[in-house]
Formats: sequence, structure tokens, C-alpha cells
Amino acid sequence: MSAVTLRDVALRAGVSEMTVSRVLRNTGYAAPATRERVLRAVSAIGYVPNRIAGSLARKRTNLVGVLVPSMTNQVFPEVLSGVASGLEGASLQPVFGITGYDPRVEEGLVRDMISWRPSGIAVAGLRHTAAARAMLRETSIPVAEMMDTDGRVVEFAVGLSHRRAGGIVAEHLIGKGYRSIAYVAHNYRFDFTARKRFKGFASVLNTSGLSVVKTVIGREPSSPLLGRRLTSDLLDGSEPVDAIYYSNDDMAMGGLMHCLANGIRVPDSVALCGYSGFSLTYALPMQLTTVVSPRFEIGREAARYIVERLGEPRPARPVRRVLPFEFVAGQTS
Amino acid sequence: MSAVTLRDVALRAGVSEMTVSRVLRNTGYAAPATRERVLRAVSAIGYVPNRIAGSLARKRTNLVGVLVPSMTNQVFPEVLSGVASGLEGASLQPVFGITGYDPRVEEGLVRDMISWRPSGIAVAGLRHTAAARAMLRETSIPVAEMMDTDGRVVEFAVGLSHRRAGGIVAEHLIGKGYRSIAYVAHNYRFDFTARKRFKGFASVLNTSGLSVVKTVIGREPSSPLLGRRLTSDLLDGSEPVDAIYYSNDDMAMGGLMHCLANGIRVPDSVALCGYSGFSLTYALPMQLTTVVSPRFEIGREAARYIVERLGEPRPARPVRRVLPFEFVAGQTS
DNA sequence: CTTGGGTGTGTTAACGCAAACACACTATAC
DNA sequence: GTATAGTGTGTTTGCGTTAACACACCCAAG
Repeated sequence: MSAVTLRDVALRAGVSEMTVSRVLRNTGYAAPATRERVLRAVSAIGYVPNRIAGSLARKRTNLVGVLVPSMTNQVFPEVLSGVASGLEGASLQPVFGITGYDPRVEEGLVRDMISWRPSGIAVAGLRHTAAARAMLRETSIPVAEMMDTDGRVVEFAVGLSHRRAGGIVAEHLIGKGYRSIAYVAHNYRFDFTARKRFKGFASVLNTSGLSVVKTVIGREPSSPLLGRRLTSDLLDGSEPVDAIYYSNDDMAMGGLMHCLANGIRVPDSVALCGYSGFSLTYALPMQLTTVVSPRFEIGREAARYIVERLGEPRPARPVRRVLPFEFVAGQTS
Repeated sequence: MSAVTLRDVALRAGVSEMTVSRVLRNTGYAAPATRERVLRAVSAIGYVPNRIAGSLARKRTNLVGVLVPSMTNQVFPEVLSGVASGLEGASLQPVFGITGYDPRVEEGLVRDMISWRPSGIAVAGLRHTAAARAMLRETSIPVAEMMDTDGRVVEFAVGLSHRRAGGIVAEHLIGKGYRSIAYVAHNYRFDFTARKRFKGFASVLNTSGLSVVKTVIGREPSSPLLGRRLTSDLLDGSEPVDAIYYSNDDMAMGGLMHCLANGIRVPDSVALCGYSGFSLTYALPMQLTTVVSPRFEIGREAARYIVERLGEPRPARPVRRVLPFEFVAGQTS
């Protein structure tokens, strides 16, 4: 621990602690000569301010808590990048936590975050334990929920309608004349947005008198390899299938790879659709049909909301910010 | 701000603040009846401890600073997952910062981190500004440098030898009889590990009397699309090429996609090698030749080092932990 | 030469919590 | 009955900083 404190700097510079504090924070007045001496003393003994003490004294921190379910696919790292970008210039520092899609872990992390008295909290998803929701509701700092907008909102939600994102793919497939449509998903027990996409997808299908002819749900987290394996299983089965909707692009890319490797003609034999718009999908031999989610923007808008809301009180009613998504009709359908 | 403090709980439970503090931290003795009353009071008024005050009083935090250059490819999110995993059970909380590959941003973030008096710091890479290195050297908390082991180490470095990782690919290509070998890279101005891989690669080639026949370096960050574009440019050029070494798997996958889309036979017409071992490479139509880096393990080992070093003083001499990597001779070479 | 506002610096009192110490009470042993 | 060890609780003090206030000085305006 650098045991160097304001006092040491003050002693060395021959001024009071307050003067040092003021010089370092550029507040109040300071004679040029004094300022100079203080700065020299600071660099001479390598003083680094103790923000813990500072935060305690001024009763707030420059921390913003950010909770995401996972880091193993591209989605949340990009959301995080967006948050970091949106916080830039506001001298706020993100503090991240990974919930592993477990609401109880999330609850613990929310409590942890709040115990740091952050300037704001951004959390992925709308599903929380009752206790977590209560903490988020009771606190006076800005709370932003990210990714999803279909559901109960604490204060501010920014994301997209996953029901719509699923629905639009269904409309597309129906319009193209596909009739034997299957669904392939990773283990989405706690991945509520994937579920909502599927719900929106299935509901549009039903409206047209169709239904999902076969559903294959893996037991592992999403990965291209899982997508490839499940696609292989599905297409080897007896059920005839002319289109597959995947829980996300990782899965869909795996499916496409299976088809490429086995000479299965896409989209003639089978059409493939995903969700996310991962960067890789733009480099594939054939552009994947997918819905591009505004991941970076979601993070950035959450951060911006927090920054702007800092001085003010919480709005009387929850605010929903529904960002547009882009449907890409690719070559796989 | 929840203005609820220990005092409020103490008043309500009819005990002293210390008793409440002890009950909540499970230290010292507490009569069951007292404990009960305290806990009831806590949940009645929704008290959440203030860690800022706690940390100031006990002169340390449970924060661990983690600095990574970027979140836009798979590498660092996985490192972060590893860190989070290695910290689990130690009741330490990671705080992340993104440097954007800019040493000066890193310096600022190091200062920021240290001002929080964290329990440890993990930072990606061995290159730092002089000031950043000085801060890392002067602090008494554990400092772990991640990813790279070829260079000057502050205290503890965990990673792999990128020179070796590059060299082994060169040996492989030479052994397979490739002679017209090209290199395709993203903009690696600050990506020192990519540079080291290339150095190791080129140096092995030179030892065998060979050299890189053509080098194509993009101006953007690495992405499959960039890899695909640069590969297209390269193969359209006049220089005959029978093998391509890429700066990483993102780039290499882009190259493979170009070949798949244009009927270029891999590896007969051209061999492709990457670096990283991204999950997608296992789902490709042909397994990519690559070096699988132990990203998760690097993060986890950095975290473990920090946890174990907590009580003790810094070792007299820097420690290097060189993790093994796996060379995968795939179907693309 | 007096007033007053800007300028520069110091003093005091929190901020909320936990370490260190003090002390009272209980039960057991001799 | 007294010593002893364990159990349960309270008091004091300080962690390093900043807000709020106090005060001294200087120069220009009247």
C-alpha cells in the first residue's frame, strides 16, 4: 500500500492538506508558486490520491456497475464496449460483473455493486429476483436495463423487441414459401431473450396456420460446434425440414458449416436464419440471413442515459427505449 | 443514496453499531437473540453496507483491477472470464478497463486503478509507458501481466511465448514443403503479441533460407471480413503464393471463407494458418491449422497468482509462467 | 483611508465503518 | 469462594479525504 497521503505531500510542500487537495482537483484558488511546489512534491514522492477516502468524504463514487450474463460470445463484450464508450468523458469508470445467467448470482452482484455506492447501474435483461428488483427500485441512482424491452422495467430499458426480431424472420420465411420449419437452440434456460425471439417466431408462424415442425434444444451454451452438431442430428432425422431458425448466429454458423462440409445445398435444400449479426457472418461464403442487433448502441445508450440522469431524480414512470434492428435477407434463405 | 447506515440499524435493534457490524461480518461473538434482532432490523430498513467506508477503515478493498486492450474479438473476453473464475471464492471483485491498445490510456487507467487501492492488478501485455511501469513497480500489491512472456516483467507474467507460437507454424509449413509463404495481418501497430508471432515466424523461415514472399498488412483492426478482403487482394496479385500465415484466426477464417466462396482449393492451391483457436474454428468445414492459445487459463492463472500472493511480499525477482499452447495441424495445410 | 470584493490559505468537522481495547457476565474447576 | 477461560457487548479512535467555514491579504473604487 502506498502509505503516502495528502499529509506527506502537504508537509513536503510546506502547505496545508487542503491546499494540496485543491491543487490536485483544480478547485478553488491557488497561487502559481504554491501550485508548482505542490505538484513537485506530488511527483517527488509519487503520491496517488486515495479515492476511497475521497469517495467517502464526498459521498459518491465515479463507478458505474455493469452486469452481464456471460463473456463467451460476442454479444456482451460488444455491449460492454458500448458502455465504456458512452461513459467516456464523464470520468466514470465501469465495474463489471458476470452473472452466468443465474438470477441469484445477479442478485448478489447487485448487492455488491450497490454497496460501492456507484453513480449508476446497468444490467442486462429484465428478469431479476424479487430482492434484486427491490434493490434496483429502492436505490436513487440511475438504473438501466439492457437488451430487452418486452417486460417489466425498473426505470429505463434500452434494447430491442426480441418478439419482433423473431417475428420478422418468421414472416420472411413464410413469404419465401418455406413450410417445414425447424428450430435449433442452445440451452436457453436463463437466456430469456432467446426465448422471446422464439415466441415471436412461433406466434407469427401460428398466425399463418403453420407451426414449428421440429425443435432441437441442446444442453450446452451456444457455440458454433453445438450448432453444427444439432443441425447434423436434425437433418439426419426422419422429419423433412426446409428451413431452420437458430437461437443465434453462433448456432446458425455452425449449421451453415455443416451444410458446406457435407454438400447440402443452402438455401435450396434447407434455409438457415440466425440472430445477432456477428462480424463473421459478413465474411461467410454466403451472407447469413439474420437480424443484426444494435449491441454496441445498446451499451452506449445505457451509459448515456446514466450520465444524463445523474443530477436529476428518477422519472416518474419507466422509460423504454426501443432501438431499431436490421433484418438482413442473406443468401441462406 | 440509501442514507441508511449502521447507526440506523443499531438504533432500531437496540444495540451498538459494533454489534451490528460484527453480526453482519460474522466475526466475534454474538448471542443468537441479538443476531436475530439485528438481522431483522437490517432487512426491515433495507440496509446495505457501505463498502467505501468499510474499505477505508480496514485499509484495503476487495477489488482487482483488470486492464485489457479491447473487447471486440474473442480473446480478451475469454481472458476476463478466466480472471473472474480464478477470483471466485476469494471474494474479490474484478474491475475492468479497456485501453484500446493505447499505452497512454493504459497509464491513465493504471493510475485510476491504483487510486482505488485494489487488492491486485492484472494487465494485458508487457509494454507500458515508463510512468505506468513505475507505478506498477512501486506498488506493493500483486501485479500480474498477462498474455506475453517475451520481455521485461514487473512481477509476474503468465502467457505463452508468441515467438515460439509463430516459429512452430513456420516449422510446420516448411516441413510440409511450402516455399512461397505470405503473411496477412490486421493493423497491429500496438498489438505487440501479433508482432512477436510474426518475428518468430519469419526468423524460423530465415533460418531455413526462406523468407516471407509477400506481406499484406491492413489498416483496420482484425476481423474476418478484413482477412477475406486482404486474402482476395493477395491471391489476385502477381506473386505466386502457396501458403499464408495470418496474424490471427479472425483473419485466417476470413481467408478460408474467401477460398470456399471462390472455389480455391485448400490446402492444395494454398495453405492457411492462423492463431488463437477460436471456438468457431472447430465448426469450420475444414479444421483450421492454428495455435490454440490458453486464453481462459491465462486469466485464471493471473487471478490465482494474485489471490495467493495477497498476504506475502512481492518476490525478489520477476516470475514468468509460460503456459503450453497447442499446435493444431488442421486440414488447411 | 475606508470599504468591499476577489484571491489565497488554513481549521474544523464530518463521511461510515472496523480495529483495538475495555469490561461485564457466565460457567466450570479447584 | 476464588481463579480462569470463554462469551457477549460497548467505547474510543482513526482510516484519508473533502465541504464548509473562517480569515488574512491585496488592490481598486469611492
